[in-house]
Parts: sequence; structure tokens; C-alpha cells
Amino acid sequence: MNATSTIRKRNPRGRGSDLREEVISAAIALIDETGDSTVSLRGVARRAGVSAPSLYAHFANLAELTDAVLASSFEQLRDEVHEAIKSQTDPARALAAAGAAYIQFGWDHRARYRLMFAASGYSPDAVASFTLVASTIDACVKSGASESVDPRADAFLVWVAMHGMATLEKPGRDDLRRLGPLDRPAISQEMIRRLARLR
Amino acid sequence: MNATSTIRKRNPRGRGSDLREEVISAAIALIDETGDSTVSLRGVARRAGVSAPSLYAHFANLAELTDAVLASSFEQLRDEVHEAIKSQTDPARALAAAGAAYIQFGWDHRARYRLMFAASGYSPDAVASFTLVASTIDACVKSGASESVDPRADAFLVWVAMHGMATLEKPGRDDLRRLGPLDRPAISQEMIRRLARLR
DNA sequence: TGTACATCAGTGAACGCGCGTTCACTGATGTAC
DNA sequence: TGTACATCAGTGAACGCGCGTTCACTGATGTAC
Repeated sequence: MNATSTIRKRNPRGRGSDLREEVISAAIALIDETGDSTVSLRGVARRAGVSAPSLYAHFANLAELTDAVLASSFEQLRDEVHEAIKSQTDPARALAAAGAAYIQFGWDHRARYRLMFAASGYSPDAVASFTLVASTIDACVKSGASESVDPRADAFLVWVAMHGMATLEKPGRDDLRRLGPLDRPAISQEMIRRLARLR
Repeated sequence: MNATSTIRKRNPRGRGSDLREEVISAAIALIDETGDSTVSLRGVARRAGVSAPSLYAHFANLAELTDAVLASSFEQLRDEVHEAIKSQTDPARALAAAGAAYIQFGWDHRARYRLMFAASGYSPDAVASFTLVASTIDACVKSGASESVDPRADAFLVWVAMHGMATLEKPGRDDLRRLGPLDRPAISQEMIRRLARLR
């Protein structure tokens, strides 16, 4: 019985493991809404409309729950970047779209993004989204859009720059607005253009 | 009486306010050593070799203590970047040195750096270190080393890239090592060269 | 078709812990006489 | 020079809180007979 939680029907028999996904979603919603990247097991349980001990049927402890949140978040980031790339046929446009999607994820879910990259070890899905950028730059080189001589190294430069933009907090983004000629998508496109050596 | 704290002599009469600086230093040491950016008032007091209530003579509450830590950290960052710039006469070299110093600060004090830029509002000293970069790029343009047409906008690009490098966590830095031809200082110099449009 | 029961999803109470903060205090020391 | 005392730096005990985790349990429900 809690003010912030909705009344929840217990899962039907055999579907008890559904709670696992519900809990991960609750944790994600909590982080995204509060902007606080520290999750408490009790808080997540409250949000999911379930008692705290219930979580122990699905996660050994709080650390395992946060790991699940991170894995799910990296997957989401990778998917959103992948979607952006797929939406474009021209490789240079695909690269710009990838960068924009990456930054957008960081801005839309800033606490979560911070949590993802504050972790001591990245999930393989972190590497996956970098690899997507790298292969898009490869495509640019092949199509003649980029004159990069070391696409993988340049992909790293691009990724670092996108990471820098993604972790920009609000005051920095306000500076950005005051910059005049270069607006937000222009900023990231210009960085990409110079770092990926687009023509 | 605590295991982790040294025995501390009380400050002489009239020098009671010295504890304020001692506490800030203790907090900084704690964050840098543990790599944990959340400080507890009791933990800091322990580290300073003093009882928890003692801090209330110098800080109204925990938030005010963290604010003091942030202010001191931004000052340190600004000073270190400033020193790096002063150490070079050639503007292009000064810019490279500034970038390297900035990144080094982030890597040497990763938890603290994270805390500094996770805060909702930056201190004026955050802006100060950006301004230093901007004026160095101005100098590059004047000396003919940069062909930037909008030095302030390009300074922003450079700052974002440095910020991206500074927030790179260990796994990302390991990737960096595997990159081959480009080592760490080469990476940041190359980013600066392309973003600040150096010749 | 009816019913006993094993299984399953989930709970309530309790634990010890470290936290931020308040409060009334203690004891050393510089100063006034 | 000696001493009383105000001032100052700092303390110990206590508070209520939310936390992670453990434990013995409850009550609904699909299934076997």
C-alpha cells in the first residue's frame, strides 16, 4: 500500500518471471524521471507496485538489478543508433544521423547515460554502438565521401566527440544556444565532418 | 577515535576557521582515492580526524560542503589549464598543452570531474577554463596558425571534444591503446588540429 | 464434475547499518585585572 | 606575576530515516484424481 505505486495484479501462474522485465522498466522510468542515477532497490520495488523482497526472486541483489538496467540501456542505445543509420541510404547522411541519435539518447536520458558510462566495465553493447559508427565511416571512405586514411582511428575521434556532446549538461547546452550561427545539429555535423574527414 | 583517521591536534585559538580548508581537502582526497563521487558528511569528518558535528561550524549542511568542493575543483582545473598555456609561447602548442592538461585533470580525478559536470549549474570557474581555450584559439588565428572563421564556435567544438576525452572511462582508454598509430596525446592533438582548423 | 493439494507469486515484520542533523556539553587558552 | 573567566574549538549521545537483505509466511490457482 503506497502513495506513489499503482495497484498491481499479481502475474498469472507460470508468468511470474514477467516481473523481471517490469522491474527493469520501473528502474529505468525512475532514473529517467528523477534524473538521479542512483537506484534503490526499495524505490524500484515501490515503483513497480511490489514489495521489496519480491525482487529477490529475480535478482540476487541490487548490483544484479543495476547490471540488468545497464544491459537493457546499452541495447536501447545500440538499437536507436542502428535505426538512425538504416533510415539513410547516403553514407555521409547515415553518419550524421547516427551521431544525432547518439547525442539525442544522451540528452533524453542523461542520468541513465551517465550511469552507463560511469560503470567500470562497459557491456559488449557499448562496443556495438561504436562499431556501428566505425562501419558507417568505412562506408563513407568506400563511397568517396570521406578521405580518411585510418577509418577506425577516425571513428574513435568521432565517437569521443559524440560522447562529449552526449554528456553536455544543461548549462553547456545553453552556451551552445548562445553560439549564434551553429545550432545543435550543425554543431555535431560539423564535428563529424572535420573528424571523419568528409569532403 | 577512529581507525582511518589520524590523531588531530585542535587548531589554536583564533585559527578555528582553518578547519574549513582541512575539511575541503579531506573531501577531495576521499573522492579522488575511493573513486566514489558521493561524499558523506560523516565520512569526510572521519577523514579530517574530527567529529561530524564539528563541520557545522563551517558549513550549514552537506550541500554547502559539496558546493565548496566543487568551487575548489573548478579553480584547480582552471589553474592547471592556465599553467599549461603559460608554459608555451607558440599559440598552437599552447592550445595542445591546454587540451592535454584538461584531459589529464579528468583522468587523474575522474570521480571528481564527473561530480563537477554532473552538477546542475556550473561554477563561473567552469566557464573560465572554456574561455582560456577560446582565447588560445584566438591567438592561433592572429598568428596565422588557425584558419578558423568563427574562433568562438570552434573553441566550443574543441572544448566538447576535450570533455569527451576527459570523461572517457578506463575501458575506452584501453580501446585507445589498441588503436595503434595514434597514442593518447596524438589523439587529442589530432582532434584539436581538425576542430580548431590548425594548418 | 468436484475437490484436495502442491506449487507458485508475492508479503509483512524484522535485522543491523550508516546517514544528516540537533543538542547540551567540555575543556583548553588567551586576556583582563 | 598570578589567577579568574569569557571565549573558542570541538565532542558524545541521541533522533528519526531509508536502506539492503533475510525469514517465515499466505493465499490464490492450476492440476491430478
